[in-house]
Amino acid sequence: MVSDGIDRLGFLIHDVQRLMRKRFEARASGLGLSSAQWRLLVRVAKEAGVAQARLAELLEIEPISVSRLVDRMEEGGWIERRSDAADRRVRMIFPTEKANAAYADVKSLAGEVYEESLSGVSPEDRRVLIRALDVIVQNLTDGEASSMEKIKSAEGAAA
Amino acid sequence: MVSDGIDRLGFLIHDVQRLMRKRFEARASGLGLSSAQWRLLVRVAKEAGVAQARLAELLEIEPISVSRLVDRMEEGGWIERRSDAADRRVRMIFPTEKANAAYADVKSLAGEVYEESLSGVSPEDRRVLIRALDVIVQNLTDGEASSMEKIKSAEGAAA
DNA sequence: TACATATAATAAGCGTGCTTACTATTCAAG
DNA sequence: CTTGAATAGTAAGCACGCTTATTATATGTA
Repeated sequence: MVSDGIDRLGFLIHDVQRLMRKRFEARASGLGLSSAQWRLLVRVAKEAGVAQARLAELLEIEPISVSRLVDRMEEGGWIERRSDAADRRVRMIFPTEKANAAYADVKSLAGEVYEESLSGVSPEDRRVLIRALDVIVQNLTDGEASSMEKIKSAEGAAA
Repeated sequence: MVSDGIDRLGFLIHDVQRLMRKRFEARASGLGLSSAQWRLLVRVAKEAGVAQARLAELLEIEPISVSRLVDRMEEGGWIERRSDAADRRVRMIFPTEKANAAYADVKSLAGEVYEESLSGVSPEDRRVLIRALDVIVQNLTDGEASSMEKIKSAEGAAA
């Protein structure tokens, strides 16, 4: 119970997240896309015209975080804000041609990073890993997030 | 190969890290310790008088990040900077009494968060999870970090 | 119609990471 | 000893998350 490593779980997850983000951004630096921007772009590519509030739900971050992320991505020429004639509060987000062109490249790049990360991990262990991470997300989402209409995070997160 | 979930690895790790950090900080908010501060405190508690540069190595973050983290923790009364008579460039970091008093509490609190996270994950799967995460850290550390004198991240990271 | 409430987006300001550039100090040659 | 490289720490400024508060617009109800 002492040396099972569970007491390192937080440190491990933290390290893995940081290292994967760094490696992704090192690879994608030529494109000028950060990993946060890439996450957002995945959603926008699948659902052009989505409102910022909906993006915040999908990405499970706060609307204000979306707002500033979208600011920078608009500056970078990745996405475009358009007003919604039906609801003038809403800003609809569209990918630019530049974004559509980069999409496939960055997707395969992400795949490369995942493969490098998992080098030496058996297919069985990979399945266990993914399943365990899914369970953790479930455990930490239910009962703290307070919103019952929780987005199924597994839904369309492929990338 | 398409539905094994590997293509969600980055999103999953990112979500798990964010959710665990949020839950930890919700629990520890009464103490005024963030998760980054807690990570640093663990090291300082085990190695009182450690230099900031060494902390940066141990935490695998940049010295400037340590500098500002230590600024805030000194303000919060968690740690104390003292000059090293032998090398006047060095600032030695010591935990305060307040930090030592809080240590056990926060440690058990972290354990609670880990247990909540892993609810429903079998002991075998937990072992696989930890092992897989260790392998990923290894894979992403070697060959990109460029520094050969890499700190064994498993060494004393217990918490 | 008019008022109260809810929702979409943003502003301000903070924490934690980064890169780049700087000062102070130490150490290794010469 | 002096010079030059390396090391410890920090400053400035950016990205991306947050909380709290504000503005504009929709919507529900008296």
